[in-house]
Amino acid sequence: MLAEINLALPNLSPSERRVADWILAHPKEAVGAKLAHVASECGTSEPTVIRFCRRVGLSGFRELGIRLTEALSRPASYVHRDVGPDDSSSDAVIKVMDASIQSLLDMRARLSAMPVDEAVRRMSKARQIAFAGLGASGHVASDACHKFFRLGIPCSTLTDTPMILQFAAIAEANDVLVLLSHTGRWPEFAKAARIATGRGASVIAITNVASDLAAEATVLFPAQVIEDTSVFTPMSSRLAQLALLDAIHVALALARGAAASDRLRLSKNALQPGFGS
Amino acid sequence: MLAEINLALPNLSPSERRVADWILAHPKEAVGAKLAHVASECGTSEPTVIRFCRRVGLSGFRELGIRLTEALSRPASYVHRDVGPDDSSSDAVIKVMDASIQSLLDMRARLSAMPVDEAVRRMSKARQIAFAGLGASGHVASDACHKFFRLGIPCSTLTDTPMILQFAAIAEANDVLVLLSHTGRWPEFAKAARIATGRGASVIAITNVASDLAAEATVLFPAQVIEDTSVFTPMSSRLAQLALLDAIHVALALARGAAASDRLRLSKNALQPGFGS
DNA sequence: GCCAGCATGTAGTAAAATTACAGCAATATT
DNA sequence: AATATTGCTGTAATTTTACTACATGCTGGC
Repeated sequence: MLAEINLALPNLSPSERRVADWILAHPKEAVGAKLAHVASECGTSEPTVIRFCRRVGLSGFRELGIRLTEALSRPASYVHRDVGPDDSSSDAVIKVMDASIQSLLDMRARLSAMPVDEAVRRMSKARQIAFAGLGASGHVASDACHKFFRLGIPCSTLTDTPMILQFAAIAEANDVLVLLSHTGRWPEFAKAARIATGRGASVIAITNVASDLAAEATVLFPAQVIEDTSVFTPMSSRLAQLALLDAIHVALALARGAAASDRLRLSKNALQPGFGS
Repeated sequence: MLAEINLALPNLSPSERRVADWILAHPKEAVGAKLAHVASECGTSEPTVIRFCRRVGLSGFRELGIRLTEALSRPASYVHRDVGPDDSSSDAVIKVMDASIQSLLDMRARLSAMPVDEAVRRMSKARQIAFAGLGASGHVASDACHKFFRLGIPCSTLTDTPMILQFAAIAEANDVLVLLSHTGRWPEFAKAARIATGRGASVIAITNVASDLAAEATVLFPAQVIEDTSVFTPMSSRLAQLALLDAIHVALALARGAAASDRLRLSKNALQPGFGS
């Protein structure tokens, strides 16, 4: 639809063209807008807007809204397009969402290559699990902790380097340390991994394959390469990490069987109104 | 959308239900149909059709056509299949990932209906922004806070009800309170929203449309309906929320222009090795 | 300078969506 | 068992909205 408008652009009268331009610039706003609103927004009259609709092959203004939503909700692919300062806010929003979707699709494609079973095996026997990450990864860590503890395994979150190192220093054989780091570049992470594995604990790393941390880890989940340099680009790879941890969580719940799912149910019930009274 | 109708099916009155059935059976015909046509086709009256629309969370009959075209034009892949105890771990992992992807695809399709611009406008002028959420939503809140503060707007996270209420109580006209709650069922949230709006602050809610909280909010982002009851099913709707906040964040950065993107760049540089030395 | 042809807006109209209200049925209350 | 209450449903009025017919003004050709 938007392509058709572009196509018709040359043979439009000046005011019709203003309508076309506005619609192309604010497609989201145009959807569900009233005829009068579009007209005033384009600085023209209502009949002109209707004439525009007819000229691009539509039966009337009403159909415009429908065709437009179609065009907006079914874009060909979710390939990554960088967000730039010139993007209208609705364009930008869609691009960000597309990047996130693509990120998850990538993750799904690589899922079969991930050592989920190995991770689940170790976590299943764990005396305790600690999730460690700095900055944005810290949020992923605490989110994961919040999820996994409901399986009945003691969990904790470590969001600064001293804590991580201390945990590694006192780790025991059945402890699991999950290290989250996009780049794997913090030297303390590799150090913590070495200390922890040295004490017999399992270290699960979600990080860049090429890093020192990756080399030290017991179980390695290769993180997505962050290809973009734009400051606008969102943290879509973090979303993929969350989804991955979600998946591991469910796999772990299944592996631990009925006991774990009962605990999940109980913790879920605790949030229902009237519980405990 | 169709899923939402299905979900609402049980709590509909008889004639509303006839409308729902007919729409589910003839979705294509329903798109672009006149109110009178739908009414006669369902053997009921026009107001009943409108009441039906309202009940499934729409603003009116007009919006139904839009939402319906969205639902029809979006590719129906990655359909949700419940994870069961018999699933092998790799099956489960893929199912969870698919659910997450679907969740984001849904969000993308509904993005055009979201009041992103309105939210950005209010946030852009904000003296401060507070993100509030309990439990899992608390993580989303702190994650959002962590993202938004880099734009140069003072941000904070509120993760318990006393804090939320206190914030609302002292909120000022240009303050923005972002409330995250899947169900919108906590009465304190609606209360906080009422207090804050009463004091002239903006309340942006990401929650269930039918909730009290939704009614009190200044700007409402309808949350995805959580259709599944399985304890295994992951928190994919939370992922969608994160992605949504990401998108809003980028839109806000664009709206605030060069100053904001500079700040983003600076905060990013601060993480580079060698910075400050 | 006048006319032909087209672009654009004004004002009116038909139709469609929405609201207000009232009747009625089912359930709850005493 | 009678009454009150709640909520569903349709009728009719109201408002909004899309669309049409017509008038005005402008541009270029003669």
